[in-house]
Amino acid sequence: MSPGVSRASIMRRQAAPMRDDDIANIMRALGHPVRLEILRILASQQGQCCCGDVTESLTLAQSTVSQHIKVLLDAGLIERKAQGTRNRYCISHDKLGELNSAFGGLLEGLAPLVASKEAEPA
Amino acid sequence: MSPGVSRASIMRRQAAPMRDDDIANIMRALGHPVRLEILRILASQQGQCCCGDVTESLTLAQSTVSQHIKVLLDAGLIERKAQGTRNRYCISHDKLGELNSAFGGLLEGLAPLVASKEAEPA
DNA sequence: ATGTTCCATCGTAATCCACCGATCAAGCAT
DNA sequence: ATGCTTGATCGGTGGATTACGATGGAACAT
Repeated sequence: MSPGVSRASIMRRQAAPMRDDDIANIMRALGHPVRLEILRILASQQGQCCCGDVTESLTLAQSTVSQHIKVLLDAGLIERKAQGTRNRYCISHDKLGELNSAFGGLLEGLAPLVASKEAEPA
Repeated sequence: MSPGVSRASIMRRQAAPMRDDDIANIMRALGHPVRLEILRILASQQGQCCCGDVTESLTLAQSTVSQHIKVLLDAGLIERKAQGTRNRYCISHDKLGELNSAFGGLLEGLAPLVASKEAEPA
């Protein structure tokens, strides 16, 4: 009873299952529209993005943007690599994968039917 | 190049695509371990759960629990149905479905490869 | 050394959040 | 009506977040 590969199957693969605290932390990091926007900006400029670039597209002070970036950094959602005089940021695909798994697991725990909706196209 | 049915396919089905604000709101609601726990409690006692029950398993004051419940309620993640002298709470599977879609869409926007990892088992 | 650019960090104000005890309305008894 | 239970909401406190401008250190130039 599982035609496609569902959320469930993605789940068991990463090492640590992620505790509620970790999940909550990441969720909180995702819990601000500006940070979602920052993530999208980073995603669109794959690996080529520094704080200034982000700031330019955001009508917010540089310090504020830097702070938001720090939140994402602390949550592990993005990575920093210093390069010369500036810092480049990029999305952590590893973490995103982990998150994907954890989130799938969470949903599954809450509502199995929802998490594997593929099986039930109605 | 897409054997199973991926996150992507789940996505296009709900009506409203959910704005960043909405997503952020829900994420923030999920951004506290106690609220995750409450959701799990509700899930385990399908539809039979009132505030007092939740409070009993949580070493927190009733008012605090009620407040957490309100956050989940406002985010649309759970539903209240008054019943006599008490209120029953249950998980909103509809909202969870929406969330699943929105989250999948978000991840896909951030990292297509991650969102549809099924195709790439390595 | 002097200057420039980039940006993390500090200091600060306003707002929000998490928690609590206390209160109060609603339902159901008696 | 009187009382009991349930739970939403109020008021308050302490700590976190969000925003800003200002500071300062690092990397590169000159």
